[in-house]
Amino acid sequence: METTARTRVPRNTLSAELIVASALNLLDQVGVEAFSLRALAKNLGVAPMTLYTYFRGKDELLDAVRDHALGAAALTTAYGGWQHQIRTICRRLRGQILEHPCLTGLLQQRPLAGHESAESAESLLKALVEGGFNAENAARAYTTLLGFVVGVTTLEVRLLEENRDPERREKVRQIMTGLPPERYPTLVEHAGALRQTVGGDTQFEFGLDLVIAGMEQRLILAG
Amino acid sequence: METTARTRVPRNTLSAELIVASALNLLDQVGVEAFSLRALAKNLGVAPMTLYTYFRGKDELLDAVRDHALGAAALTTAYGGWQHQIRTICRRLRGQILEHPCLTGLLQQRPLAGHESAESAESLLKALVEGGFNAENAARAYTTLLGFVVGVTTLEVRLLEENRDPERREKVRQIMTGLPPERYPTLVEHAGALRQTVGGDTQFEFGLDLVIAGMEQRLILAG
DNA sequence: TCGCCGTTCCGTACGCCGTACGGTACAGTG
DNA sequence: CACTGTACCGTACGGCGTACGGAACGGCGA
Repeated sequence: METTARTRVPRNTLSAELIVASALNLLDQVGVEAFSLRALAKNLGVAPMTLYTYFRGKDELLDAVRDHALGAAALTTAYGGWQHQIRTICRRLRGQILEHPCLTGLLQQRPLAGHESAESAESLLKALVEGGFNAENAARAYTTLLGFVVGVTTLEVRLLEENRDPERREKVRQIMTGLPPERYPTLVEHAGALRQTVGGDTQFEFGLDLVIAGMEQRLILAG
Repeated sequence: METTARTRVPRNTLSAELIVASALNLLDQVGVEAFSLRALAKNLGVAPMTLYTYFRGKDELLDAVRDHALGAAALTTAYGGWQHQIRTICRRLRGQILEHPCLTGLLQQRPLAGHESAESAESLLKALVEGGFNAENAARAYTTLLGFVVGVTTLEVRLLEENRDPERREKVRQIMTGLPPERYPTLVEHAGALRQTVGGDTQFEFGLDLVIAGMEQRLILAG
């Protein structure tokens, strides 16, 4: 991994898939911000410009990584009532983001658009339509679900990162304890609960329950 | 704006507030990715290194911008029942993100932590506690709301950007029309509805209704 | 076997970036 | 008028994405 490639690398030891997989690894380790083609090339034991044989540039590579990382989220089909199907798909989506934290950054700048994400979208929409939503409301519910899952899971990932880094953790603690209680009484009182509850399966399921319960009620009121 | 500062700028024409305001402008125009201290300095008619008199570095400046942009979201207090208060606060938060699209990127890497965001957090938590949620559930509901608002509004901002850029717009259209209908029947059928409904007040209110309805039911079942 | 060619790999270079370091010039104080 | 602290900045370093042209290699027809 560290022996700088002094000699020319043999042909066809590389492939787009291999590059994408290695990029995903690096992205998860260092984050989207610090990721660079040069570092990726070094990891692969290859000159930076070689990557351009397989991708038009950094953007195209990142798109490919996003699709690749998201692809595994849509492996199996969901069964049961529409509520259960939705739960399953959303859980898988969250699981994939947690497994590949760089997805938070990738999805933020490049929302789902490739074939890989189509699988999840299809399943979600299908469950909603089968559940009884008309076209417009199914689309709106889909967007709501997607925004919720990505938004909440992003918060979760950030919190995990914070807790890993003692310095950043201390900084947040100082901000929290430095808040004037007379100005933010509720926030100060619940600061502990906030830090403890954010993240984790329970938090996610709580939100998912809320959204799905709201959907059920909406279905009763008007398809 | 374009005359390169050949002469030394007079003293004290600069201030942290002025820098932050100008940075927010530039960030909204070019996006978090393309933003650079050098470009900001040029806009201000100042040498790049001068910015370091007011901020320790780029990160600290971005934090300040995030707090500044978020600050205006918490100007007035919310009235009415807890549902109405929550609606008001979430709408203001979304409005602020729409007004300053760079917030999507800033919030993604630097979740709310400063005094400015404390105002919103305090109001939201207060409404939830007054509504009857216990400490744990109030915290969970707060995280759900925050994730939902940021997540959905981020999708909205991305769609607006896409629609502004004809090239990117065409690319998305091609992907959508290129999807095999036999594999993604529901998605293909509802593609139009998806593109039309994402974004806009109606979409946001739809999701907000869902979440709040879910909260009301949750309150009935167990505080 | 040899020569050719398309593909894959890469060395170099350019113009950006953030910022460490040290210097310069000015406001305010004595 | 000298002194000092601070606001401003010139220079430079290492790293980035990538345009461009060239080198090396596998495979194929002769």
